[in-house]
Amino acid sequence: MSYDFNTIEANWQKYWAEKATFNAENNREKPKYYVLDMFPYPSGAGLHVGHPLGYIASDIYARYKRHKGFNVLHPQGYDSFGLPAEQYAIQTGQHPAITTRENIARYREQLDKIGFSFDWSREVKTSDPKFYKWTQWIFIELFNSWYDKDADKARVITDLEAIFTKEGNANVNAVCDEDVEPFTAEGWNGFSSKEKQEVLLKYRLTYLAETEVNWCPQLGTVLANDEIVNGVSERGGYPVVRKKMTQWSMRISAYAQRLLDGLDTIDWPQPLKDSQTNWIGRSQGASVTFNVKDHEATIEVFTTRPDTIFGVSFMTLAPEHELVQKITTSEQKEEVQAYVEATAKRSERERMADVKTISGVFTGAYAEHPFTKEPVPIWIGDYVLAGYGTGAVMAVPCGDQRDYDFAKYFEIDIPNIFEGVDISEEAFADKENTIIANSDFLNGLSYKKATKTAIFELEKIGQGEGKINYRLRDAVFSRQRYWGEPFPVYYVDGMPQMIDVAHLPIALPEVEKYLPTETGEPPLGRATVWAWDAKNNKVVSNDLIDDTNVFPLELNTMPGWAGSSYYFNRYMDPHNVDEVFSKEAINYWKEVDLYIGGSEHATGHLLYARFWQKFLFDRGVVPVDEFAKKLINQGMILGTSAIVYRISGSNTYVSKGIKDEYETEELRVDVNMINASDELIPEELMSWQPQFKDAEFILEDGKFIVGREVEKMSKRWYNVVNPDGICEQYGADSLRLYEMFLGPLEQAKPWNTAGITGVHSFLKKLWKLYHNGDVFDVTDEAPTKDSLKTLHKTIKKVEEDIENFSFNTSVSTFMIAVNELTAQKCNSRVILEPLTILVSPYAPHIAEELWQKLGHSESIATEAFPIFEEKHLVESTKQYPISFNGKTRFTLELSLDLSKDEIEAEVMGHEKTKQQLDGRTPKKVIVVPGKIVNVVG
RNA sequence: GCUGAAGUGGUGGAAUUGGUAGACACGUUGGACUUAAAAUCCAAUGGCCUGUAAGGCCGUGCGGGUUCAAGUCCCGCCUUCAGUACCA
Repeated sequence: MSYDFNTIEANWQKYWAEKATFNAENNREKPKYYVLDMFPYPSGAGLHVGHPLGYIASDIYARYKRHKGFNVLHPQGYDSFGLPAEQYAIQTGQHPAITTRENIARYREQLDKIGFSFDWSREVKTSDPKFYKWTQWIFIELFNSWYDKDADKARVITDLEAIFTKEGNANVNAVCDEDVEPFTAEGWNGFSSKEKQEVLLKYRLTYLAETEVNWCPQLGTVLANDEIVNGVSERGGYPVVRKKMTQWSMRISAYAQRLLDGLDTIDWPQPLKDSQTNWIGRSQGASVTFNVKDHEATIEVFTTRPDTIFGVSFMTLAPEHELVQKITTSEQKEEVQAYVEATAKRSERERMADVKTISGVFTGAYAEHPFTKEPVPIWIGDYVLAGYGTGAVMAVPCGDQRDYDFAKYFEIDIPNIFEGVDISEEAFADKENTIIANSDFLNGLSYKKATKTAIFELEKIGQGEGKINYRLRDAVFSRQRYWGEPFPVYYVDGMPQMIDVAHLPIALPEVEKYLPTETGEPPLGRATVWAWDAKNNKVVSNDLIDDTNVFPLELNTMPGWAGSSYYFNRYMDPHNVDEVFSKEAINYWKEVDLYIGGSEHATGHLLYARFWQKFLFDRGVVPVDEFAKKLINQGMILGTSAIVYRISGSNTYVSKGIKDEYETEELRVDVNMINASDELIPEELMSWQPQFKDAEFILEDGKFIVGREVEKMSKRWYNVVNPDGICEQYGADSLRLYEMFLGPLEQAKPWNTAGITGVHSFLKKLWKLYHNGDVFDVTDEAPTKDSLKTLHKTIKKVEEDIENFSFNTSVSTFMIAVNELTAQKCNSRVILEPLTILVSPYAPHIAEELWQKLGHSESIATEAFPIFEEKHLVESTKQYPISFNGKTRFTLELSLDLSKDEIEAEVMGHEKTKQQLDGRTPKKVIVVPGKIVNVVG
């Protein structure tokens, strides 16, 4: 019987499932290790070969860690709320739950075929009410919390109420809305219940706020920035307007600094850390308050250069700034109005596109310089963004290129406040070489000293203070969608009320259509049974709303990132109905040790998850404040599209090598028809699609060759390759090895099915090594020295490679080992058993089969082996210093435990060494296993 | 513009982190076995020079430098990809 991978793989997959081989226990005997993949969104298209890449890598590591003696948690689940299922529902009327269930079944089937060691007993689905009960619970916890800046952590809201009752809010140092008014204890106690709720809402970690959104009236929905193209919706091309809506927001800004600091404590890729750092966007400087002349108003600005305060010659407000209408003089009214309207019409994308055009309008109003008391003209300009800082800047044209350009364009003064610097052509922005001049008390100071002094003086006159500004904004948490977690919220007199945990989950109601309502409410506005009976604590028909016992429920749903922000913790105790997870479970597993997933989640999921983890940590729910110790971003697998060349205006196709003799156009064809030498059999193409039925072909050397192009794997380019097909044809072990063999895990790399024959024949050779014809053939004889050398070389390299996540090179190492052992005709058990263990994380099915044939009754998959623990057979590698010619030395690194004499004999017996040493007195000879590298001397 | 990563044969990619560049695999060429194909096995395969071999020269994006020794380190460029963008 030759290597029958189909039967072997089916058998072992069945065995693993039946014996629940990979179910993790909360076992305290062994050290724990938690390996996690980013769970997939189950899309209708199923998996292509790019998807399992990270799962294969994490699976190899998980299996390796089991061999190392760890108790491994390696779960999988589904991020099953999301837009595609909802869109499909809108088109077909099919309930998203049905679509989702079907897609999950298909995903599971595909995943099972690859032989992952997932603990499926812990599967979670974010769209499962048993799961989202806890998403709702965390939302409530956030609602019931505020951020105490003094303690630098989140605290329960009842603490805050207690403080208010006792002393008002004068001493409260909290992260909150800008517009909280000061009040005393008497004031607080005098507030009505509703007034109290309104105040508290400004402090809660999740709060309701008016937020500007992109509203598309025709589609009746809110669009994300990237769903808008040229000011109209991407889908349908309808106009989009900025609209204020009341939405739930998450006060992630409270955690900006801790999210930044935490990055130093985790082993994540530098590029990913950098993009989170940029996203949080910390900048240090000062806020400065300018009084507006002739108005009871002030303009607050943020600047990173308070040292340049005497260089201010104008101010610029964002066109959306709230003061614009108030301070504009009547002469300028018309022009300002026109500019504001023009800006409002332009999409953000448009504004970004032409950053070079300078535009702006003078408001006619003046501010007063805090020190010189000189008038400073106030302009508006769209280079100032409403969403960053305060939406206003103090313009220092001599020190900032944008201010400089603006001033030049509108012929505003450009006072020079730098010593010995020419600013006739451009601004001078070099902080390091700055010496301030023409600046009163700042004259002669460097950037650092001037900054300090300026802040000190500003604080003295009460018109500014040192400040750290973050780009990170609070995250909008409401979506006008159906297929998401419902909020556990109902409204009494317009104020949000949380439903008690005991009555969760609040399940999604049924609706007859998944579109927004005609009046612009979210799809849940169509539900007829969607009101909260606060007396009997249950969801009841809307008809019963009486505003004394029965109230309307929230109509928005949560965004996609809600469920994915804590799911990794839920795996630790997924079936718990009383708690999100038990203390025992969370204290045992603590955090993810290795997390593998795509880098596209850098500023989304991975930031929000860190935020929630820190919040849960503050509230004592989890024991650590970073959820993933180590993270690896796997690179994307790209498709290699196949291109045929059609002679223009005909149905004749010409082979690639001779296409330049004709006028041709390119067509992409199914990549699965192409063989390893880029050859296409014309008959296959003719039967592929009707348009090729009568095609004619011009061949070169009797072959039809296609062009290749590397691009994203997509149905559109006919370059999608399915893992199931590969598993059937070559086996899951071949697929696993090949995905790893393609290249470094972190790198993007093209898929080309043709190359899989290399790893496939490795597996066949491995099989043959243990078999003589159909007979299993392994001896108990002692192995030769060469075979031992091969083994130890392999052990060393493979272990190093796994620890470094260089899975690609270890596959090569296996191939070399098998080739060498085959050449040595080695079928000694002493070598083959450890080799099987080494291979098993990569190709688990064949390893299990061989392990069983070697006479072991237990599965190889969960056993710990000392070869991964220590080099117990022979000390595998060692550096040996050798004296030579009395005084010179060289080091030798060999894979065998040789004596000094043996090494010298080996080295001196080496032809090449002899040659290299001939007639020379070497200082050093560098030798690595089996070969001489270099001689110096 | 800024930040980050990377440029090595026909292709994917190795290189013990300063030590024989091109491991391993694909592809290609030749051979063995076959009536034939598939499968399998063997050999060759960076470029150039020499009829062959022996041998030599050139070779890791480009130009310099450090070193006995540079794909690897330093300086200056070029190119590609990814993220981000009027961030005050």
